[in-house]
Amino acid sequence: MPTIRDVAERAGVAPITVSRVINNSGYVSEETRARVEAAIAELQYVPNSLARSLRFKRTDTLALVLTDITNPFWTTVARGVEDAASSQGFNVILCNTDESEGKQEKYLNVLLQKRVDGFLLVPARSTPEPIWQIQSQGVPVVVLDRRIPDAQVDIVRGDSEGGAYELTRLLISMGHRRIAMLSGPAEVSTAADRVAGYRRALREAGLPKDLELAYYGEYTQEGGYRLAQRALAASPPPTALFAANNFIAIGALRALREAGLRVPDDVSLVSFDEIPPAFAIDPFLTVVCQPAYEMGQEATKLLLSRLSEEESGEPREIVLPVKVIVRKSCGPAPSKRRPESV
Amino acid sequence: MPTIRDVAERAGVAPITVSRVINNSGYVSEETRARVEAAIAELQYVPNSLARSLRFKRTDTLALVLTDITNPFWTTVARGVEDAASSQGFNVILCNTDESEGKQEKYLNVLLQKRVDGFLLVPARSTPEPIWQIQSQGVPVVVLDRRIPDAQVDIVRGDSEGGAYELTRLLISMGHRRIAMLSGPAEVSTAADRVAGYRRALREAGLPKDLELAYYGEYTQEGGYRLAQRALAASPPPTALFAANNFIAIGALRALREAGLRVPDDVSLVSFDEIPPAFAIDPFLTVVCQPAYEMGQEATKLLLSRLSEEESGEPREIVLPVKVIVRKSCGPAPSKRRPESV
DNA sequence: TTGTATGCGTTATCAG
DNA sequence: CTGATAACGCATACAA
Repeated sequence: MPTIRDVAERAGVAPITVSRVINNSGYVSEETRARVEAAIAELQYVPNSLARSLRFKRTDTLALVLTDITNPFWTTVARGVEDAASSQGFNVILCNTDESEGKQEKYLNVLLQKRVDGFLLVPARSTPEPIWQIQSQGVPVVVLDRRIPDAQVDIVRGDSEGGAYELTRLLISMGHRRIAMLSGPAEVSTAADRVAGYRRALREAGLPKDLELAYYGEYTQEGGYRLAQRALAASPPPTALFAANNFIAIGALRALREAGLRVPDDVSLVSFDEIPPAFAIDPFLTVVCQPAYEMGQEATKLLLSRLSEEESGEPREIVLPVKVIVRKSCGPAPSKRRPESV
Repeated sequence: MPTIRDVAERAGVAPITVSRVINNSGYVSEETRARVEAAIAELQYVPNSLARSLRFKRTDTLALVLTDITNPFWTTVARGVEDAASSQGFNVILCNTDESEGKQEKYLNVLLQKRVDGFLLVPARSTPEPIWQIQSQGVPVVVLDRRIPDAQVDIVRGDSEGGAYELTRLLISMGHRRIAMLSGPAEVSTAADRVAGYRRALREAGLPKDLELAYYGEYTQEGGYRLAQRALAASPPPTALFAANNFIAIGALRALREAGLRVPDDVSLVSFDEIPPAFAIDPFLTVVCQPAYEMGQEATKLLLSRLSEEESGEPREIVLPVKVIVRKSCGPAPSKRRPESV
């Protein structure tokens, strides 16, 4: 693999001149520039960004560490990050932790060694240590989606509490009283926040405390499947299910089908996050839609601003508004449903 | 950010000694080792892998460039790659081209500049140029999934032709004669191979040429949706649809639903590649299952062997066997279906 | 067992 | 406009 020196020799100039041609820095006569460019082409020279980064102390690379690349919500976020980053000349390294703390730790170490310029992190757990680890190296981090107690850090997230509140109100306004919340891991802030919004709506409506039916599980379709089974086993069963994310909803739908229950005729089903048509869900669900692409963009902009303007201002928390999208998956609560049931 | 020199000073030794401690190379007395390790901990020293790679001329990093990260087939392949690579101490950088030649070119350039040790590439197009570009830099490549004419390169792929042949035979044995093949882009080898296998089965069964119903489109659910619509518009319509990949199948299923056709009662539907339960497809499809995880593993092993043993043997082509999994999405061909139709 | 000199490929600085 | 020198952080070869 040829180096800048090989190119220089071939063009009969000094290495630094080649550097100037490549980076369009400093003065180079048209004539030498042409000679150098010819040499570059002939040798198929590819600059070594390792050496470059070593000098610059900059890699022009951001790390995006997230928890579940198979979830379209996150692929959409990733697209937002990718677009915002590359528009500013930054590359993105994508890492998938699968919600595993071990994998996350491994990736953070590797990425710190590779000297990425900044981190966009969806923390696998709500502990501040990983944040501290990054910050102790003087590398900026923006946390995505999840609040981390005790960490002084920028964060960009959706309005989980507000969205859950709105959606629960909608269900209540349709006459539902027994609404089961199928939530994620209790220690993840989005799960807690969504339950909180759900509870607020119930209380405001004056519903008794024993109608607060919150179940905690995993943010996966398998988790949703089991959560729905648990919720449906109650007596009397709920008339509506509120899935705390899209994968839980898909799992819940499967459980409903197996139980012979139709949506929305027998049970209403709503959820957080869109479910793209690729997932072939029928019926399409009423959801709280988070601006995933914008979340990626905003977080990246914030991170890049931290990078450029040495702006060491207070940590910011950006809460993006969410939007309820009503579709046919929820209907009025049947007043006397399946009276013989369970 | 502290360097190896800072650590050395703090421990009262030379930088090289710190290096020896970190890499467990050469002799270091227990005493100095302890002092150095203490210094490393106190300073929270993180080795700079850029400098390291610059010396070693090795990054211990592989690039995995694929076409559609949202497709579970590819995420499974990626998992196989990741596992095989990290078991040998290699990191993986994952890049998603979205089937776009432009993005692919951009990524290849960046990755070459970053001096990754090798490439695992799912080519966006069947042209040899990208392969040549990589090979001209002396960097090993293994192509995944797709044959590239005119390129001397290692390849690991599934038996598209054979799988399509088997599955088509199954349909024929169930009495189907009008079988529409909903394929991918004609210029992608997997699409062509699957059509070839399909044709071979038809001919062997002695079916006339006008029953070779091959449609070409995109490997996406949107593509599948349109392909199915085109196929169903024929008169008489097909009794079975063969989707050339899982996303095409999902799209086709949507088109079938909209047309009021049930699977398998009205039309049989089969496809290449598994569709994980997360996609909530009902009914589960009869498929040709490719060993995705193993494909990732095998390709990585091959690539690593090229890396270590300077093994410049002939390019190898590894064709992995596929397996037909029969489920309820295909049934006997109705002898006189919807006689009034269209 | 530990240290010195040197170079990996690139660019900033300063001189010509 | 162009070039010599030095330095980025680390590890190999060779001394001590």
